[in-house]
Amino acid sequence: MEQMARILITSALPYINGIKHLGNLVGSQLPADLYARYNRGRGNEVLFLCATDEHGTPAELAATKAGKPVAEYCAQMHGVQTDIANRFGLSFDHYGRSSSVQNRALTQHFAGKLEEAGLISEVADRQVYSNADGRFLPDRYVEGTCPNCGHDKARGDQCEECTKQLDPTDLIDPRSAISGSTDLEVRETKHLFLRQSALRDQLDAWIDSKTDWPVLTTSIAKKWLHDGDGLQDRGITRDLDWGVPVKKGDADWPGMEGKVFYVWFDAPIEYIAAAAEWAEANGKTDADWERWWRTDKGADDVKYVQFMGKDNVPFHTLSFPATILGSGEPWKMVDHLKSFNYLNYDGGQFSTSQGRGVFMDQALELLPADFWRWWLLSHAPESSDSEFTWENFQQSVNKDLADVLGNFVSRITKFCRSKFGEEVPSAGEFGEQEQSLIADLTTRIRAYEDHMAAMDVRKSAQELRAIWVAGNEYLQSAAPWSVFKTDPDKAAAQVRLGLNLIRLYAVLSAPFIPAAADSLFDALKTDDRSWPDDVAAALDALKGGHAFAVPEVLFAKITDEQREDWQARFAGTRT
RNA sequence: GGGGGAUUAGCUCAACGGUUAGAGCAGAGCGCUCAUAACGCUUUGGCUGGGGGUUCAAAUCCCUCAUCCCCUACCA
Repeated sequence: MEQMARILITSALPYINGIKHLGNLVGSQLPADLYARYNRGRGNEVLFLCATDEHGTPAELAATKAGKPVAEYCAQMHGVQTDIANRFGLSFDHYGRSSSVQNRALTQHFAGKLEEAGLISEVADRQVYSNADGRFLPDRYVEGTCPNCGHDKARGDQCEECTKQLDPTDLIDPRSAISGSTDLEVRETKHLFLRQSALRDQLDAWIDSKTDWPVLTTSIAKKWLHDGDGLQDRGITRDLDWGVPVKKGDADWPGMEGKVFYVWFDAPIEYIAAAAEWAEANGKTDADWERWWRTDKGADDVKYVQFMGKDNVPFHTLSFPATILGSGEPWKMVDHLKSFNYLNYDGGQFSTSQGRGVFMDQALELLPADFWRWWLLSHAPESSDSEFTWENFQQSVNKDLADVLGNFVSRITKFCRSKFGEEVPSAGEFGEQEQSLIADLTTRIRAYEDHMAAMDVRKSAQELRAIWVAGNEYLQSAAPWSVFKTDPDKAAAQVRLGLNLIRLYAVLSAPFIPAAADSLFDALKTDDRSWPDDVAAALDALKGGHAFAVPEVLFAKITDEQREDWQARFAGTRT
């Protein structure tokens, strides 16, 4: 027997502010879930973690808008996101929060270690302060007239009209984007910087060791490492209330009172903290989570895989590794980084800020999660941006799920019920045709495993579909409805194989469509979810005499009326 | 401005220097009647975005133009 692997999986952390759209989902959480479910199905030990990213200015502003204290707002939104994640079948072992006490402690711990290592510098900076808002304004929240093109809604970091990079002090007639107040002043403030420049060679060597990463990933990292003056130091603190207070471990940090760590410093640390939260929530010890994260405490044999959208790559290849390497402590670092391009919506982009596209909660109002899971994964934007259209969605889902898989289940179970009753028929033996099918399926299942192991999501979906098709091909050529008239025993064996195929399909398909797989196991009245290492044995799992029930329609087809209705309903922006 | 990615059949995508560029869907024809008008078989679709180059050989490598997307360090 091959040894059971241990696999740590994290999905990029969704920001707490609002409900995510399908483009966000397919870029991180959903493929991460596919991989987690697959590895559990193969009997590997999996720890699958995600969390909400809760700190930062947008959360504060959203809370203000909702008329709530920010902590309360975040707690509520975390509940909303957890509920939707559950309903989408996202099988996190723990869905944490970057505002947790564990993350607070770990973030402060890392900062302390980095300081001890001489990797933190203190830099005096000048920043815009809004008297009316009573706060410092991030560059993006200062608006004014662009000195370059005269556009009157230029932001402090960049003018969207002429794309010129700006400093907030460049703006003519600057005002707060939050309140509109022009009562602004430039104040001196001190911030901590992570001396990434001092870690450049270490990071460079680490990236070089990742020879199996996509060029897309390493080239981005290399560019940041080497372009211009090379990797730049980065501010890791902010003048805000909402965040992890700046401390060196447990100790105060003189001069940094009232400041918090910048979200991009504390958010990735939550990957680790989520494991600590998981341990606490499940009555486990520190050792139980440290064996996933500390290479000196048992994490040496862990394979760590991160899933994220392409916009997140620089932070996962450089910023977070800099934090870990700089600490000098033996933390587990990422082994494989799977990044995705963007899913577009009907000729444009999905947009959270504009409410364009379909959001997770809305999707579930229309159809069960498996419909979305299948379409999104089988069309995952792996090599380039991909496109969601309602026509494509309707066609793909109807054909693949309703016709190819759903109808297969229906035809075999109903035929069996009418000729042999609702139990697996015992008579007859498998012949040449059945052996040929087993050989074909064995080849295909091994290919499916290879694609899944490589995280080739689309190819996995294609292979799975081909496995479903093989069942229909077999039935068509075996034709038990004809054979039954002259040789009922042979027809019985064919039907027995067909029923066993349904169980096989449930096992193989569960990572993609877990709810439908559960329905199939229920209908077959079996709990045998063992992986088909031996296909012939797997197709002999349900013996003659085993009772089953003809299941309800597994996937109802999307009608043209529904599609047109949804197309119209989601043509504009979210209300 | 700089860097990265993409452009292949009507649609969604594969082929990553080597037969005649492949699948699925859509379209056409035939078969089957167990089944969610489902399934199976056959089949029509391509100057691989435009132009130039390297090579015995280019969708693939190089240059250039066009269009779209991402990053560019205070959005997260």
